[in-house]
Amino acid sequence: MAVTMHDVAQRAGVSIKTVSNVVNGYPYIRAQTRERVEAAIDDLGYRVNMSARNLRTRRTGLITLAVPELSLPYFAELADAVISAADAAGWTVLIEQTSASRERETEVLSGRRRHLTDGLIFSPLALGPDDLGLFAVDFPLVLLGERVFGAPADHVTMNNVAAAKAATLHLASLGRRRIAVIGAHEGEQVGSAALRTAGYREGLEEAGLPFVPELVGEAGLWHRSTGAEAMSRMLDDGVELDAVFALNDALALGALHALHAHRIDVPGDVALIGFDDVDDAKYSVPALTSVDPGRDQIAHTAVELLLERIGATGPGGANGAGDPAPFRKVVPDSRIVGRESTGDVGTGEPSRVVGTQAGGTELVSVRTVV
Amino acid sequence: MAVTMHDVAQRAGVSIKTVSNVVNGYPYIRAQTRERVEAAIDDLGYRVNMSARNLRTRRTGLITLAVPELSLPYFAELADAVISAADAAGWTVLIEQTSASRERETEVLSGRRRHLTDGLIFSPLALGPDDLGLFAVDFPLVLLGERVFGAPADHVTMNNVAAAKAATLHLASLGRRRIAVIGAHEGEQVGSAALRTAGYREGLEEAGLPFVPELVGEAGLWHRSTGAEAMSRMLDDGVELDAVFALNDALALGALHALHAHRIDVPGDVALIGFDDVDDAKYSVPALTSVDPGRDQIAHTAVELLLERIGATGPGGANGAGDPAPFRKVVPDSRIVGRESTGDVGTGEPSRVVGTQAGGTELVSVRTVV
DNA sequence: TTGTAGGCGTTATCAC
DNA sequence: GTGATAACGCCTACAA
Repeated sequence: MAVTMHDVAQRAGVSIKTVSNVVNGYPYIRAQTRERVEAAIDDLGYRVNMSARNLRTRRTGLITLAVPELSLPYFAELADAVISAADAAGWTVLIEQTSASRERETEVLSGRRRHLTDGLIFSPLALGPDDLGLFAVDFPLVLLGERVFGAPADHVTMNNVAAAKAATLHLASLGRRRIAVIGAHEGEQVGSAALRTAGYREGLEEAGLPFVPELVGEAGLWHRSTGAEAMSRMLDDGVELDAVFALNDALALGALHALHAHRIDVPGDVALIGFDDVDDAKYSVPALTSVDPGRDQIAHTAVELLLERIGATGPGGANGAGDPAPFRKVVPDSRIVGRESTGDVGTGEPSRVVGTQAGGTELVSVRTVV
Repeated sequence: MAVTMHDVAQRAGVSIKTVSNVVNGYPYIRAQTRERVEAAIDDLGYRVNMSARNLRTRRTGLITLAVPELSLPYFAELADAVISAADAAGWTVLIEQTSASRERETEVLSGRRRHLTDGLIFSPLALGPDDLGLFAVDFPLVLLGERVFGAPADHVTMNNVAAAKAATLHLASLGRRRIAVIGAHEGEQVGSAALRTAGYREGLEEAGLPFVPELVGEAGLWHRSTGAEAMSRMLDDGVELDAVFALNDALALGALHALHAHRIDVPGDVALIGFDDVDDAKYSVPALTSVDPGRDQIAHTAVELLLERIGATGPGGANGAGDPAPFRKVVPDSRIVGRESTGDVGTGEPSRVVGTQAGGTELVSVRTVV
């Protein structure tokens, strides 16, 4: 049925190996031969059979990205970025949704599909520090997020503490003294909420501001609605504040809504900053200042590390049987994207990026490789 | 290196074929034999080599879903649903992002990756009615969306006109007489905007309401910000209205924002309904009533049709060389999900579904198969 | 119920 | 530079 190399070889009057050479860009081929082969390929509409190639090369050219859910904007945008980065390197991404369930997250590491691809980029949400053993796998693995540290795998994470601190200092640098935080998880030690809250406290301290418990708004789920509720609660309680740091953008957008409902001007009366820099942040009114945790760089770095582990220059590349490199931990640059909600720009479009050396904000902009 | 069937066979003291039979669930195997084989599989940690199986069976067990961008919530949620539906049938999905560019959309139909999977679910946004020829491909293809009709492929679309009409009638059934529409594209003949606007006009007519040009708000891009702008414009112009039908949820959420800014109570003064029923609709304040175009069913049906075309009961299933079935067009049920923005529920959570026979709303709830 | 032979389409190894 | 030939690991006959 399908056209094979054999057919092409016959048509071009060469051997099958020559066709293979042409297809794979082997350089030492007479130009004339190549042309003939290429003509035959076009005529016959030949396409390499990936299954056969994969069987032979022991490589699929696919990598897996496992995330909780694509319905969550952060992960959808992360997936977008990972796919694009992989694409640029000639690789294809297969997405696995775990629903943040232990069972499915475990399955990702060992299940049926595991063997469909050459490596895994994994953002766990159910598995935690107690499951370190599960991550000791015998295939290329790059971990994402802040649930698990110290696993025997490469890890790309974000500098939650430093970035949160910078966000807080950014608000302080605008002259704000009563900076609320929304989305805290009281008593929690692990995960984004704990880390970002810690950064908030560090920021206060460095700015010489006191930590005020009533300025801390709890919100279990980080949704718009919970953000709005936490904000409303605080306002209804008569808490005085002139700035809000929301631990993610959904919370921030919800808080923005509540502020409006209370007739509070943003950024005039209250400055607002979020975290994640999701697409929506650009489109709110006023546009939302946010911390870009380096999503694109995270995606890019994760793909890069994984492909390095896979040891290939391309999907068909040779497996360099080199030394097993030590596991690396990479923390991409974060930056504050200044928009209207902190008065950083006058227009409706994002523009000024408050980065490492940007005026008024001292943002730790690390790229740590351990 | 890797464990093969051969190793397992040897260990279990059976032939390779027996191992194959066990692995593939062939029923006629002595229980004892099966146990021995299974034990050997566990001991050795054997996993089928997909590449080899694929080569042999001429099937990959993968399907492609091509969408413009995962960053767009509607497509992220669609992808979520498609992955889940395929997963339930034992298939795996590979996502391709086209950025809505002609080049990439064309490539999806014929490019390098085409041969990585057994079939394609494709939601084009750049290719249009003029490109019908491109869709005449020789592999299983299911089209999504409303850009292309009449292509030689199965097609799952939504009943834009009927659903938009139902949305309009829903507002009318609440006693609203001045129903605005937001997101119109003046002069456009193809695509969602045109179809939904047509449904709006049909709804008005059926409700005995006049079509009033000043109640039509244009919005090129369907974003929150453009929705807010269109709404504000209308309000600032002093247009009187008591209901708004936004052509998608982003527009609706933007409009909601503008209504709030103008101190207009929703749903008290103005009732609001969106389209798409994205996740965010649940979390706005007030929660947004929306038209669920049957996203889950679209995903489900698309997968179903595609697998049918592929002619398989499972990823390894046999290819029924039956008659080439005629191309089908399926229009899943749409339904209105009533929430607070139309006063349909009292709580913060979505609950009542105004469907086919629900009181007050006559919603065409077709499942057309052509 | 289980075993044997052969080939799926490709790439790698070697001659030529 | 190019051409035979042997794997890669599995599944489909068919045979026993």
